[in-house]
Amino acid sequence: MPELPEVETIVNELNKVLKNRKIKEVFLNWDKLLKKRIKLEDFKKILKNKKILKVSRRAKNILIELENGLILLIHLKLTGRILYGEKSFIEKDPYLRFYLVLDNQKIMALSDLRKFAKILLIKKEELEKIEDLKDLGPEPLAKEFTLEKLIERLKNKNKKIKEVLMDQKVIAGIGNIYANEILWEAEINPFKLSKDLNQKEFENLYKAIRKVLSLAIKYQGSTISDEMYRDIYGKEGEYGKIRKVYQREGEKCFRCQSKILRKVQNGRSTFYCPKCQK
DNA sequence: AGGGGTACCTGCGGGC
DNA sequence: TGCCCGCAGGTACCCC
Repeated sequence: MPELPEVETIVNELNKVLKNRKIKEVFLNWDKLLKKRIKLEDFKKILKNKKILKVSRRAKNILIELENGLILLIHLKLTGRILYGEKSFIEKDPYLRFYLVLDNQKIMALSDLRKFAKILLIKKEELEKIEDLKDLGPEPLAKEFTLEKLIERLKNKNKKIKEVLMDQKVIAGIGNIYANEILWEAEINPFKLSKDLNQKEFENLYKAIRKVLSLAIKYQGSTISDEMYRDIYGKEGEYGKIRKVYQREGEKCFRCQSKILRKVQNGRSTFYCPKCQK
């Protein structure tokens, strides 16, 4: 479901409400959520009475840091949602899979229609060593992520640029919506090989990555249909309303009025303007 | 090593 | 109405 801007929004909101709260109770009704081989009873026992220190993000992963050097990692995959609020309200969610009862009686829950989401309990010191995080590329909004770093990572890739943008090992956090939006913004054809981009295109791509992702965070993510992303209070993201290509097949390009096309690429829908993304 | 296909799940909307 | 198909924000794992 969520890409970098959606996870960032969730993490910002969680930080305001979870910091310094204590976990009083744990509920889990979908065994496969827990990826690591840990007994459910042990998992619950470990979390109980632990204080939450802070919440952060790495790529599309939510990292909930607890006392005693523990981190609860949550990946929402396609349809995962984090909810926060009154138990009586949250219990009505038909896709509730996991929740924490906090010491203010509020609930932080994971709802997930398609059951792809996963939860991992790890030690802080092994954070950068675990499979899920060790191969991730740089954060595209970090200060250290310069144009030169982008070029360095893309100039030798003999793969189509859209696939490269979505590869978490190359750059972390970009998924199908924002890969499409970024390439429209940069006026680059999604099927062009990464290594064939010229200097000007790399510059445009770099600017587009920064612009699209930070604007999407400002608009608190994208909600395009009912099943899609919500923030922890159930509110929709506004970026979907100002998106340029994603799921706009057959509609007019906002730059040149040509019809937006859709093609399947790597099993995913690619939307682009055939005229200004040559 | 890296690419392609498929698996993991559920629900919705369109075509017949 | 009802069934079958394609499609959905993501990743992991298999095979070659």
